[in-house]
Amino acid sequence: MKAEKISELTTNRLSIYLRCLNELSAAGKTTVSSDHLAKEFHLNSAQIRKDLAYFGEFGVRGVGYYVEDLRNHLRKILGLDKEISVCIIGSGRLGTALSEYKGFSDSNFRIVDLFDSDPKKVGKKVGNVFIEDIKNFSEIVKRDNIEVAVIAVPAAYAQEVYETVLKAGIKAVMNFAPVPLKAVEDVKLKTVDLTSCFESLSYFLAGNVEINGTAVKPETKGRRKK
Amino acid sequence: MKAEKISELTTNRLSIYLRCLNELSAAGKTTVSSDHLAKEFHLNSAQIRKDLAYFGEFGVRGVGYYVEDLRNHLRKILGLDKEISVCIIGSGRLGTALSEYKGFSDSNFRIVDLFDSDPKKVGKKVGNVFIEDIKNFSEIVKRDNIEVAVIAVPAAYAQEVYETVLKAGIKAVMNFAPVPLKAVEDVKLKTVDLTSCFESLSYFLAGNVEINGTAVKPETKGRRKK
DNA sequence: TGATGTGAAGCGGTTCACAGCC
DNA sequence: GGCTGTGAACCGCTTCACATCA
Repeated sequence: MKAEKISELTTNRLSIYLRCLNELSAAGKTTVSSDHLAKEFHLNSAQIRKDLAYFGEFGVRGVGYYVEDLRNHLRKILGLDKEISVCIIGSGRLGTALSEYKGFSDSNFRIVDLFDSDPKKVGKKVGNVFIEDIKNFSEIVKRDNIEVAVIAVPAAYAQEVYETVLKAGIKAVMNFAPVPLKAVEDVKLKTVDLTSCFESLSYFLAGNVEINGTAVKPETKGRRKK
Repeated sequence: MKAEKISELTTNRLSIYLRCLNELSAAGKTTVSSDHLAKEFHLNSAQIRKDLAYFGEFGVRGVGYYVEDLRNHLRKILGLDKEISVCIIGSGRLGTALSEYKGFSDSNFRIVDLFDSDPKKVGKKVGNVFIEDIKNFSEIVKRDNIEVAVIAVPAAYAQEVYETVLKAGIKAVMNFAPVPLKAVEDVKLKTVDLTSCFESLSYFLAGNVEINGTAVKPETKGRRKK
């Protein structure tokens, strides 16, 4: 184990490993090798070992990993051993869908507030959550101990909302608006850009492109799986 | 320009560049340099030039890029000059939210079908779209010329649904279920795993006070307690 | 002069392959 | 024998820096 900087790709995968372990645990498995994990869940065994080794020596040579033990380690590493309060900004389709997203119900994430700037929406209830006025963002963040903000507003307002979020002292932001926000030191920003995801699929389907009369067929790189 | 393999990272960025150009166009700009683009939208100018150069010599030295010209090229490269029919499988929160997602309304993507396996949901209408029975998937895909399938079902059903999608001959799939699906040659699969996105944020929040290289140094190399 | 297009360097993530340990 | 943990090789993306050209 070494004290290096851990890449986001690694932390994303830790989350995936944890879910796989949860399944194995539910199935009554007590140990698992990196190879079995990889085979069963379409992962890469060397990568699993390397990812885990950043954090400690969790395995036993000749045996593999103890499922329960590794689950506990991963939960702790990912900070999933305590509740995290989340707010969603933007009560449109996406915002409301997220606020009731089933994936959260048995997780440690709690959607505690929904914000909007539209006076017609403020005060209404979505699921168990009242829609608050974005004007009161900072106070409510403090009141409810919110640690994560989700930006689900139209692209044109995203940067402005992001700055409101930063001012309130929030350190982890998830952005669903299709805009590259200005990154800030010390604040974790993840953008999920659905538009570019779909347009990237479209590129793949288009395949052939003709440019200036010349037919060009750049192939998309295939993903290598082991 | 060369006919190389284009990475998905590049195609994602092309989509972003296009949106930036749309804004510039709306603002009445006729030319733009890679440097201006980069500054204004928090991008990297060398990367912009390199990404574009994969597909042709669109710029003019000493001047930059003609906004309208480049927009047209990008639209064509991304295959956004024609309609693409999309179906969504799973009419839960996420599926219905996506089916009415505003981002699609002025794009070339058309959500033409929504599928579910629940007989209580089949036949109901969401927005303008009827919920169809997943049993009829293959026929409806053919009938409606569907090119893209979106998987928005619970994790446990995702692999099974994915196989149904493959059997129907679909070549581009967007997966929102938090499971690594078995990749298949010739089919473009993109997984957006919201759970691991959030858990990765959680890691960051936890990491500030835990083993993470920069912060608190863990014990020196050696055994770990169990 | 000013900005592109691009070889080359740099960097970081992935995969290999094997020593080390159970 | 089996499997982990890890240095090293590999690979690919990003960034640099500059020749090139309008």
